[in-house]
Amino acid sequence: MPASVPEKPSLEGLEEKWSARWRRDGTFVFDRSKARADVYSIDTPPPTVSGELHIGHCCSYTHTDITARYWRMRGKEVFYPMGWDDNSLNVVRRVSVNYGVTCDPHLPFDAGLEPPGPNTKQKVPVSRPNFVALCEQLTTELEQKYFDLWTTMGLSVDWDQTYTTIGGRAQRVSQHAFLRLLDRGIAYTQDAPTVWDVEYKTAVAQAELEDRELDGAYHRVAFTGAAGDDLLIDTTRPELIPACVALVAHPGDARYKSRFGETVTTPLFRASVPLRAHPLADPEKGTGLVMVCTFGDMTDVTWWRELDLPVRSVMAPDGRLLPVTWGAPGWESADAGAAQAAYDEVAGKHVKQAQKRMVELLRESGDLRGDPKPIRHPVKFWENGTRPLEIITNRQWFIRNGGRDDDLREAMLRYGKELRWHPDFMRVRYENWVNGLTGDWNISRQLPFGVPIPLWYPVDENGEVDWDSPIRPEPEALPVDPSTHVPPGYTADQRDRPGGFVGDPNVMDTWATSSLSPQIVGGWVDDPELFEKVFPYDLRPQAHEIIRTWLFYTVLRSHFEFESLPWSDAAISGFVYDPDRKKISKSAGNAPENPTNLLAEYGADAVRYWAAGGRPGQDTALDRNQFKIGRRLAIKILNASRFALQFGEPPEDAVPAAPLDLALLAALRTTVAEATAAFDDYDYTKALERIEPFFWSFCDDYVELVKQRAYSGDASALATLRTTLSTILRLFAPFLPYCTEEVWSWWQDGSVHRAPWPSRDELAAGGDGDADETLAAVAWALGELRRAKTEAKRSMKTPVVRAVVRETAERIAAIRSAESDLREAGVVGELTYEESPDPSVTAELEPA
RNA sequence: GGGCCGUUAGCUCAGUUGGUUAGAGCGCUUGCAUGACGCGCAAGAGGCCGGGGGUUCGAAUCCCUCACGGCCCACCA
Repeated sequence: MPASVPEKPSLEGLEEKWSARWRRDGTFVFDRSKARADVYSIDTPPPTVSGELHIGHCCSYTHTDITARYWRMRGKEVFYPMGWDDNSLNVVRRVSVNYGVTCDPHLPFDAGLEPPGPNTKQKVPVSRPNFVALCEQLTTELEQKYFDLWTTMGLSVDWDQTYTTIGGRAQRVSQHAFLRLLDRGIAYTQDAPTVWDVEYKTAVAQAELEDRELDGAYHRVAFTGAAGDDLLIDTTRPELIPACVALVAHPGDARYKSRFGETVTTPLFRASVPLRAHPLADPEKGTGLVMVCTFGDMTDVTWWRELDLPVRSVMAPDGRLLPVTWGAPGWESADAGAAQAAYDEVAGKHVKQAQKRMVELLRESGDLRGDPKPIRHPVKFWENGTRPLEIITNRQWFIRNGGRDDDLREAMLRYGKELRWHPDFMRVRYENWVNGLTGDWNISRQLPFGVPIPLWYPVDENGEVDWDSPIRPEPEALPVDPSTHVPPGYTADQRDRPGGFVGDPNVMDTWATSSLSPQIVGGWVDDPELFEKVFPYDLRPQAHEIIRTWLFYTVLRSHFEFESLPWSDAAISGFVYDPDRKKISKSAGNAPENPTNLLAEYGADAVRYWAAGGRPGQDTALDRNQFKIGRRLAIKILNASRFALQFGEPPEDAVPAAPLDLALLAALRTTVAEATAAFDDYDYTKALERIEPFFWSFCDDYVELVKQRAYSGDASALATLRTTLSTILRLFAPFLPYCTEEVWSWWQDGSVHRAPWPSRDELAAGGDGDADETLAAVAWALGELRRAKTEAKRSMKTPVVRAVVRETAERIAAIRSAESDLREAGVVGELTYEESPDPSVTAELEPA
């Protein structure tokens, strides 16, 4: 036995030992001298660095790592970076708490800033560049934690290739790309109705909306027709009656057909609004008559646009009702005094209070008919927000996305078809999304933190800002922060002055930067040579819930810049659910299921084994049983390898020759072929499902059958054991990197993870056919002998005095070819055969 | 409201283009100290393949329908 084979192999300590060695040896460092055709590149998702990584992360990142390791062994130079997403609200909160600061873009940069630290009662406002610097500082600290976990998990990431989403490089790429789109008119600014979060006081994009069920009520309210009659509507938003600009009914609705075009008067405010027809009005709902406000929901926006209605806005950015002067232009009323008196009751109030007061007023005036009917209905929220969204009108930046452009939409759908999805059905989600786009992508956010829109605007002598003539930064100045940097041709004291300039106050949607992840990590702006080696990428692994954001936007940006897909394949992971069938979330951070505990208890190979059971797109159960099985498998590999290696080197000229050995290699060839095909189809789970049974059958049947020959130094047996072991280790290496590397080191040079993936060709010694009957037939006969012993409750080494094998002629021939192996393994004395269509074995055991 | 995925032994999952008595591992039961492994080895029990229709000589596999679980999308007054 090689001296390096331990007496008692163990999994303990393998993670530390080998992850350190891989790092030291640069085993996974990307070699950029390789040609593009020899590169396999991955657009790794950057986990957000604000919280804890949970077992779900471990699962999906393992999937990617298994894939990366496979392609590396296939001879590809794998570009496998890691990112940190620090451009998020979660990070803002954490930075704020950790350093005791808030971000105030109006402040100048302070080079000597000393943040007060945690537990500060009064948070200190700091400039945006200072805040970003603190963010990078925190990220650096948290990165270590993430790095440790990923390293223990055995991710074969090249740690020289990392990126963040708020750091200097990301900002430079993000601003550079924005300016390019601005040049081409693909990015544009517009004053328009915007989905608005009143808590954060920022616009948000369609892709970041979600519905939440909320309590509400239908209020039946009377409007007054031209003839002084009642026109009843149902509304859940009575506080928006002052913002009402029309009533709408379905064009075919007999109740209102004759009255389209009529002027109607609103209750309390006595404003004149038209009664109009539009097919989106549903005759089945309420009274069939709807109040159109600017703006209560997205349908209002549609009606407002398509019916060419005026704007009468009452919503302030903070969710309170704006002050309004009734009787002024745009606020005409038949009784301005009464209107003002009513409105003053609600002005300045938050939506909820305003609604309450408005209902009281309507009740007093007699315009509310009956009691409000409570309902539960879906309401739109920003996914990061806690209060319902409003729609207000203001200036925003947009990027075209196909929502208002059929050609672009078609192009985006074509990319969806071209992309190889794993699993394929995830394509449907993408198509649903693209087909459902209702407008362009609003990329501007009115948040203090983020990548700034890199523009300034001139201010004329009257103090008016010319929003349509943005001042651009010099390309080499990027990244810039217009809140502290001064535009070309101006001086700092001209900021916010007549004749001077203003900085664009907005930052970009975080997706506007992360959608450039291939460009950021690949060196699009600052390392074109690298970019040429990795783009378009081979793989985008990601979660299904961000198909509409990250995936879609990345395809969009790639289309604009390169007119190509950013990657050929997308692997969409499912989520992990706990034993109660609930989705594992971050809050489970300290649960027993946290990754650190599980890794300590079962080892990385075991956790990876469990993860490997989750196919792309399929949800995975957190099942400790699978960890246990994975651990046993890893231990078994150590022990089986020890066995196979204990006989020393086979002779130089040894080749597999014995029928049983050839049969084993034939079965192995089949296994290799099937596993390879599965891997090529991104079905690592299926690959494992082929490899694992082969390995167990190798241990339980072949090894038992070959033992005697192995102990006596039979060259064919020894050669077969070594060849098979080498192959098995390489097949398992992507899944179980630690135990396979450990065994590899006992008898091979270099890393198993840089060894070539097994092929049929290298197993061609003694034939190149597929699995034949020999192994199965002999294993069956051995099993029958074992059964006889088990049923007699005797030990497996109990001698069989006489055995009769009844089988078909063909199978008897197969068994005979390995008869001596069978006799040794079964401890059989006299062995005879009978042809029979009804297979059986009779065994006469030595008396106890 | 539209769409997608799933429903196979107690548990976690396989079941290729429909083909003889439906598979694996774990768990369970019963045994076994055999010179790699007792974190081992051997054997055994255990399924009307979610329900109901249909196509077929034959269906877990194809079609229809329903139920349940989960997810995505939606203009939700």
